[in-house]
Amino acid sequence: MLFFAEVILPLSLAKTFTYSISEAEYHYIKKGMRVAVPFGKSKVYTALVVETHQNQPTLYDAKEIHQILDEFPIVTEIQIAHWQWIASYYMCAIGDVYRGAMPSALLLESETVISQKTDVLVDERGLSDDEFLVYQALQQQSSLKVQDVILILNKKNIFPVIQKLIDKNILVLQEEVLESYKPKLVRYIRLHSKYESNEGLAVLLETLKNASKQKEIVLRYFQLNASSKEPITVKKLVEAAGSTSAIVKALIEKEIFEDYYIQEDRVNFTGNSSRKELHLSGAQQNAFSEIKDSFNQKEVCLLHGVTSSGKTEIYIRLIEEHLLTGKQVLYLLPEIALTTQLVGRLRAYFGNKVAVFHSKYNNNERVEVWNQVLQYSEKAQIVIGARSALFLPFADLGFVIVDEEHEQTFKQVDPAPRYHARDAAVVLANFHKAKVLLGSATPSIETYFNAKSDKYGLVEIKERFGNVKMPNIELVDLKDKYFRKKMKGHFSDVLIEGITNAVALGEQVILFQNRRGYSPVVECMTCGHVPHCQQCDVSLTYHKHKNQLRCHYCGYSIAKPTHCHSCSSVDLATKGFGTEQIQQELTIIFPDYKIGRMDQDTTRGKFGFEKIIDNFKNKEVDILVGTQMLAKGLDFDNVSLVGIMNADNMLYHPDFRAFERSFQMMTQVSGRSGRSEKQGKVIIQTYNPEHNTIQQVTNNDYIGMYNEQLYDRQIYKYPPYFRIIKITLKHRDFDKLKEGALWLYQVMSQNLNIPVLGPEEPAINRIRNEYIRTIVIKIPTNISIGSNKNIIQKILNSFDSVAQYRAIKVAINVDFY
DNA sequence: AGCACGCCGACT
DNA sequence: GTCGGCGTGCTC
Repeated sequence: MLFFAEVILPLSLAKTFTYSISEAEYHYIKKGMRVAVPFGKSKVYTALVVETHQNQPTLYDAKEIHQILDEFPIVTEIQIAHWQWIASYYMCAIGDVYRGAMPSALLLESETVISQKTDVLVDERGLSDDEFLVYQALQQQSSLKVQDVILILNKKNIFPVIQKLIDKNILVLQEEVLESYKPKLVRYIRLHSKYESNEGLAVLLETLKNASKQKEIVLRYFQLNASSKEPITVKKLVEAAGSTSAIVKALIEKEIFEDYYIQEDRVNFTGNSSRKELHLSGAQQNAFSEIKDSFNQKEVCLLHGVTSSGKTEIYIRLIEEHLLTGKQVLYLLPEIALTTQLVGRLRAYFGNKVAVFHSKYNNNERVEVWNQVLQYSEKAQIVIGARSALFLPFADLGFVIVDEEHEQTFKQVDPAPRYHARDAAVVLANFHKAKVLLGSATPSIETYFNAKSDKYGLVEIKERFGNVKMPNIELVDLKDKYFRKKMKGHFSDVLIEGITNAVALGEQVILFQNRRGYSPVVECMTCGHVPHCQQCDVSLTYHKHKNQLRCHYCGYSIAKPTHCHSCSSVDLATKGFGTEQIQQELTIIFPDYKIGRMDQDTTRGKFGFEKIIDNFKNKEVDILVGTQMLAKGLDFDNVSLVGIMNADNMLYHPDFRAFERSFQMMTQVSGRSGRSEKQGKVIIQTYNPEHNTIQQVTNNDYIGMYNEQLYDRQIYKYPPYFRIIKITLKHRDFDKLKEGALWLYQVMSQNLNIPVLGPEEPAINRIRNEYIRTIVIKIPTNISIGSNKNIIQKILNSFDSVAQYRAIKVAINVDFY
């Protein structure tokens, strides 16, 4: 009898692969366990078993698995089903989903290690230059990795050299798989068992009468032991006795103490949950019961509450109720940066039941959360995380919250799987028969449409918490202000007056400019030349602080030129403006106040974001200038004025969501203003004060925005009436790409009975030396998406079998945002 | 994604 | 003539 396992490999391959296993292994292996398998010539990968069976493959000999890595499944059957849904819906390989979903510490692959053969006499004269270099390097260090050899020889193809050295009997190759998850072990100390009796202490003190330091530490140990029943760590004992670990070591050698290790969770919260009673306002209480009613009929409910309506308190109450059922709760947030604030608030209520999972966590921490969720541990009953938390092995999920549901960061763009965490969460919840709450002050058009068409429940809160009024929004017409010379730099007289009044009262100000850097471009005033990136089709952005020009697409940077590279003129000017320039202008207009800046450049590093937020909260900064990062659900209670420097550059993005996004962003930023009793103020500077979207923001007219956009979406064939699939093609050869894109477009439009657009050259048509073309397919929501995707997939397969096009890279983005 | 095989241009 | 470049195909 022969036995086989179907496995998924963590590679961009759509198929599963079949490996042979023994009968004993067949009875041991379960779906969701990992196995190490050889794949290709020499590599070993961590594969995931999705099936065991006895159907021998006819076309090839199945290889044997290397070893079984788990004692029990670490991936649940629901997860596998959910991943398969993601692969099929988002048109990517199941291997992509597997690789993206697992913490990398659980997905080890082998690495080729090169070392010298022992006991072999080497004739150095018989070696070529390259061979000698490798040989010499091995005299310094015992082993080399492939990457090391590439660096040593400074060339790509090193295998011939290595092969020759192997033939000359000098080298050996090994494939090493390193266990990368290391449990954190803490060293504890206890009295050796022979002193445990009552006479023990006396005997002990007698032995140590001439060793005062040692005696001191032993006495301290007894003290600690008496005062608390907890085990004593070596660290704690040394600190308490003011001693050193050398003395502890001496006592261990004398067999007076013995040490032992306990595995400890890295992710540990120590602190008390205050469990203070939560008092919901009338509006909150109503929303709370409406949501519960809605869950009786529908699986998904949208909570549409204006900014600072107190949605978080409602979430907390709902979580509280769901915890009583013993099920797990998943709380998805758009941005890691927001977790710190929220985790603090939730831990105040739920203490150690809150676990956090996001990409800034290191590998070991992620594995620990994974295991806690898998084992249904109390410590991970509530999981807060960014979109990847969706892939955790929930044993029994009862409730999912997607906060700031409209945020586009929920959609992963690159690499595959290009999934939308909100939509994938709804599907996941469905597998678990769990309820989903989507929350936002500015819901996405799609979600609101689903709510209005009765697919989702809809609960609204129209007033802010604690009767705070909605901010008063004032529009400033920039055209008029420039004409009347009422501008100082990028600041209108109205905005300067507003800031002056606010800071004079000790209140804080937020200024929003959706562009980082100092000013976007440096332009030659003589010939009009603008420096461009060498690898991408974009002009370079000027960053004054570092005095350099930088490409925001590939990171390429050069020092700021002193003269034009085209005509050598020294007359260079900067055009447009960014956060850095706003900050600088402010320091001149308001020299007596502290000005901070928050954008991608200032929030680097693990706690960069938190530092800026804390500084602002502690009122060490009076005026904070920032990009859209500011729009993301942060609570400040002393901000009385929000200024939007220029509303227009958001409005005119060539994108069907430009108006929706502008509305969301401006409404969200405005929402930061006025949190306590005083009504907040918002000043929006724009060239188009009469623009519909700007008017809708000013009047807080979400419904008006929704109806207008919905109308446009229907006419121009966009979501929620059509699903958009964007295909991106990339290649270094412009003509080859152009030809391939046209071929693909023609075959698509001939075989699909739905709108196919393109092939379009995007506004930025070259990134990192690759040219880009896009094709957009629109599938009406009322016809089958599955059959169309099948046809698309078939066309892509035939594209791949045309030799001259195969080298063109193809990326498919379903529900592209 | 690797990694080997095979075909073609730049050197000894 | 050979070395080393990259395009092509396959991996259970």
